[in-house]
Amino acid sequence: MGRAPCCDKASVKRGPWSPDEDKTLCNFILTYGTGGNWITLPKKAGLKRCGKSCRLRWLNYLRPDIRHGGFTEDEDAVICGLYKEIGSRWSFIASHLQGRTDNDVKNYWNTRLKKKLLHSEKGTDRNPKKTGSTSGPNADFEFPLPACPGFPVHDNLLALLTSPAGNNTGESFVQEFPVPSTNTTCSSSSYSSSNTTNASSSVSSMVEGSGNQLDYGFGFPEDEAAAAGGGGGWNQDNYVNYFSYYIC
DNA sequence: AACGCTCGCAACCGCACTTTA
DNA sequence: GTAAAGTGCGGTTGCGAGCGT
Repeated sequence: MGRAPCCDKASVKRGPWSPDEDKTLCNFILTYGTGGNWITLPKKAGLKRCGKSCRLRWLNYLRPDIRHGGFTEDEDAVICGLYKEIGSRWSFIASHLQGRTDNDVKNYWNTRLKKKLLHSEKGTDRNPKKTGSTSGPNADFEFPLPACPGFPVHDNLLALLTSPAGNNTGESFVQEFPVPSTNTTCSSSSYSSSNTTNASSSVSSMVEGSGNQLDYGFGFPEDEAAAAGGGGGWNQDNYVNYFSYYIC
């Protein structure tokens, strides 16, 4: 059984989008939405484009909340950390960067970050990044963790962010993280040990039904799990809260 | 000024997965 | 249960801008 093409390539326009096409697509989606069907959208909007092309144009370029260029050091750190952990799952990595698309992250990685890290590893980077902590298991693949005032960078978190998935020592750590829809201001006090449970509940409620479930696939040390509820020990909630803070 | 090279980015391709009939 | 349709995603390509010679 062959796969039917999504559109007739002979009758659709290809190549760069014109300002008029952008305007038409933008106006249509802002007025009527996508209707849950990209294939029929170009016809309804009066565009001679493939539905996939429209979807790509909207998601990667026309969406109102898109940011282009100007990646920050913090974003570099998130990209490097997640890439090291899960590989080239760009859409997943992009979902942790406000206003970034998978295509943007992918391009940024392929054109800049990869080379930057290569030079850094070879010691040829003229401006080597200062890492937040270098005590992780992969000190040869260093990246900076952003400073989080009043909230320490725990060595175990660094290990979680930097260790290969094969280094599991406990049961699978499956957790849900929120992907903030807007820039969120987090204060360290909101994540104090006294309201960890509340913060965790909040996190869970924020993502319920949103589909932003995250399975990191790495193990969670049993001794840390045992410390849950036991004073100052770092438990899963702590990591969830910290990482939630970290990515916002 | 002209040419060639490099780099960054937008867009396309094709496969895998999910949903629908 | 199965095939077709629709969607999402990672890899790749092509083009234009910038730069050096």
